[in-house]
Amino acid sequence: MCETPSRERTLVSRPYDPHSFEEKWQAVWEAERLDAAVEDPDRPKKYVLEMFPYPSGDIHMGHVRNYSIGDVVARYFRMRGYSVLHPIGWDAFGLPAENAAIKSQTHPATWTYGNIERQAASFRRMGFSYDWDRTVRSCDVDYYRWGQWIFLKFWERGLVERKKSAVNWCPGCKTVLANEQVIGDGVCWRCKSVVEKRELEQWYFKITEYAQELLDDLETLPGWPDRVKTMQANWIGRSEGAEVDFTVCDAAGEPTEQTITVFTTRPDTLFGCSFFLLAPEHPLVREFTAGTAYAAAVQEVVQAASRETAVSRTSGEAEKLGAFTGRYVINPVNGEKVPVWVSNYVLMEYGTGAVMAVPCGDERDFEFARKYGLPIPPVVVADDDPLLGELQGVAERIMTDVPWTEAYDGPGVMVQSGAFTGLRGGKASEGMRAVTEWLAARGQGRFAVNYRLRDWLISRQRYWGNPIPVIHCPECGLVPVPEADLPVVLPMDVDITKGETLADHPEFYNTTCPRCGGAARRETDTMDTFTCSSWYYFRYCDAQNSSAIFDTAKVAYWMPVDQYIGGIEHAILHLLYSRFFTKVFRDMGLADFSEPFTNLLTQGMVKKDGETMSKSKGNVVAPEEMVARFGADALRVYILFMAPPDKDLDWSQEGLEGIYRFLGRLWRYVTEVAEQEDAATGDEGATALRRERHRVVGKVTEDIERFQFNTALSAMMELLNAANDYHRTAAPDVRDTALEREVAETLTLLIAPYAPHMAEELWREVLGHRASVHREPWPSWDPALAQAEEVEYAVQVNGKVRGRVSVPADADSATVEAAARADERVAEHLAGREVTKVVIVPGKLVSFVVR
RNA sequence: GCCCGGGUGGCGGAACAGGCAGACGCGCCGGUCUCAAAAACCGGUGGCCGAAAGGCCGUGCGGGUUCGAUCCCCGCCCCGGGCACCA
Repeated sequence: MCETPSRERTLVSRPYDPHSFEEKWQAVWEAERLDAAVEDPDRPKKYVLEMFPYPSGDIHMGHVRNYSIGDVVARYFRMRGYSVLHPIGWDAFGLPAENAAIKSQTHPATWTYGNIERQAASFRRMGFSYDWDRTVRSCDVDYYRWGQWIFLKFWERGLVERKKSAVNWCPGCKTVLANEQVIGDGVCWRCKSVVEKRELEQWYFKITEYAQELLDDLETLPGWPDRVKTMQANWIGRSEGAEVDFTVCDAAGEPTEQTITVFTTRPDTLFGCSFFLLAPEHPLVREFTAGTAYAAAVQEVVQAASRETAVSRTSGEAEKLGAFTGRYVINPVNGEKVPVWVSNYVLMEYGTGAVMAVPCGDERDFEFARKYGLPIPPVVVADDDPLLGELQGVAERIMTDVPWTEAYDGPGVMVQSGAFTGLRGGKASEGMRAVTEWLAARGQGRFAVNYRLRDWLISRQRYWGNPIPVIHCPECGLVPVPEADLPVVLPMDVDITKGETLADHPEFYNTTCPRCGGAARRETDTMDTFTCSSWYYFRYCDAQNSSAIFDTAKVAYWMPVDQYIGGIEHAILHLLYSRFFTKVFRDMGLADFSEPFTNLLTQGMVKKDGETMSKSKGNVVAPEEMVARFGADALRVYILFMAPPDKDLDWSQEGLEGIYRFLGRLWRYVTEVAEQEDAATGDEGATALRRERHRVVGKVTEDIERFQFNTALSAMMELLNAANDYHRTAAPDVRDTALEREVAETLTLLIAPYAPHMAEELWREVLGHRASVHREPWPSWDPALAQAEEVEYAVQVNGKVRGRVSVPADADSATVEAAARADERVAEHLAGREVTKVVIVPGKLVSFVVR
């Protein structure tokens, strides 16, 4: 701001016309490499990142919002003197490319790269300040080869597994899905088809090995929204309890050597176990019932369960079905024989697929017991339950049913529980610990923790993805591709329009075993695209490295990401997978931190008339059209002004026009001030304007720091309004033109992160500076100058505002009170009454309590 | 059912820490300029009563704490999201 404005400006006052300069500056900035990230050990760094976009081609308002937020943050930090990394790239593998290819008879690569070009052009047109040299595209072999390398490293660490189990099959995408990718009422996250269950052999990453750490470390993320952390914690679903071993009896009812282990969170209720359940898919079901009189009824339950899976879960609870297997197991705490049933409400996927049923304490067991007439002996009774009078201190079982209409799972007194009778029962109770310790001492049980989180199924039966680098050898079994043989290149000559995948491509899958040299077959599944997006932010730190995944020193400089911005829809999916990858990278020595994203901002959706914009609804507002009419700056400012970033935003054309007018007013003010002759200095109004200038700079700074871009912009509007009022009302011979110029420059600097093109045009062409506004330091402010010398106090009498008085800012409370009492209206309300209390809030208000 | 958010003028939203509710913008109304309109600029704009001064009411509903509650507590209603037979 100390530069001498150049006097040979040719541009005289002209109206705001964004089209005359926006693209000009975009070209200049790129030529000047204004936004290149530079590792500077002498400066603090900020890594600002928005979520990896899928190259769908057209940009939509959601993109505009996501990337505008990130751009303001990146530009602001640059002006604050940080070394900033703000990269972009494309999550370029995935199914839509295949679908589009089939539809338009083109290759997925053609479609994808074409879309990337179009989208990059749109991003450039929006003026987003990326370091384009760091662009990564996940379908480039230079990128995905490192994804294969990661697979091999995970393999070495025992984090890769191939196993057969019931998996989610999406009939729409014709591939399997990970659990996280089945959302809502059992539908595919991408195409919303109802997902089916299939028994298949698939590849997994063992994310469950990190379940505890993924849960615990949520507490190290104060910069994440609680909502996201809660969702992840629920997804991981840790429960504490015990494993209990039940001895299996043979068909004749005699004990055998065999045991079945169950997981329970309530070992204190073991004395209330009146039956035992197996999941329909449990392998023992067949063993127990084959050839017996029970087989038919049991088979009916098994069949019914296999029909209902996945689909019938959609609404409410499924009907509980069960059948007795004819077998018994022995309850280790009391030696009692308990009948084994099969029921559809027991899940094979959770715990051991077997459950001890305690109907008095578990609602599902209660319902089942009532339906099939099984006993419900009470064992944990609430302190105010009338039953307690009868059962308190009774160790033997004297009661096998309860007068209840539902199970009781709260805390209470243990009854009918042998040696444990009288202890406190309930979740995390002394009774639970005592029973578990007793079992552990006999080797019939132990403390245990269970998670809802399942291993991550990463194989996909699709073409357009990263090939899994494994070879199936008939002699050696599963053999990983040697590191030296990477990359396994995705062949381009697959005829996708015929629906071919790698499994239809003998030139790809016919190979030799790297171990024995014999004929072998390549794995033809590709990896889940979420594996690509789980580490791209590492690659940005060293995007062009051809000899290693990245230089760890560069990662140490830039990572972790200081501010991550993206949609809430990835609360579990991408954000959980990325946390997992980061922890494994740390254990591999590639990173010295445990969490990739220090601060997370989840932005809201952009809607139209309360509905999500979609082509099928025909309510899409195209960003390109708005840019063509109002310019990129107006669109950026509008979308940041209309709502706080984490809330949904409803599109309003009038709102955008209002912002365009605001930018026009700002433009006019700065151009008028820039052109006026220097004149007199100072009058009463100048002091107020100067104060407003300092107040607003402070306010805008605070607001950006807490992502309140809407109120930051409001404050700028306030300053502009004040500046315009002054400009209009102050007499020309006393108007402080130096101050006006300072205000004009301040406003230009403050708006620069939001409206970068206009700010640059004003700064360089109108205000006459040589260097870019985006290289200027952020304006400073003096809180003392922002302070008014007079402060207005509201005066309340019995809680109602009865007057306002102005007093000097440094007045003591006695002075303030006296001024308040002196106010005419206040005096009226105080007249003839007794003041019992006076409260003075400095700088704000005086409150009289009267009787 | 459980767990998170949220409910403020005609609309989007503001009030950061219990202290003047409605900043800023949109819309609307009135005015200036114009032959006229648009644009631009200026002024007004929570509701009710009142000529005005002023008064009363008002942040989903009902209670409570407090000199004072959009904010804290208790009990509800509605909207959005997540999870949902997880033993």
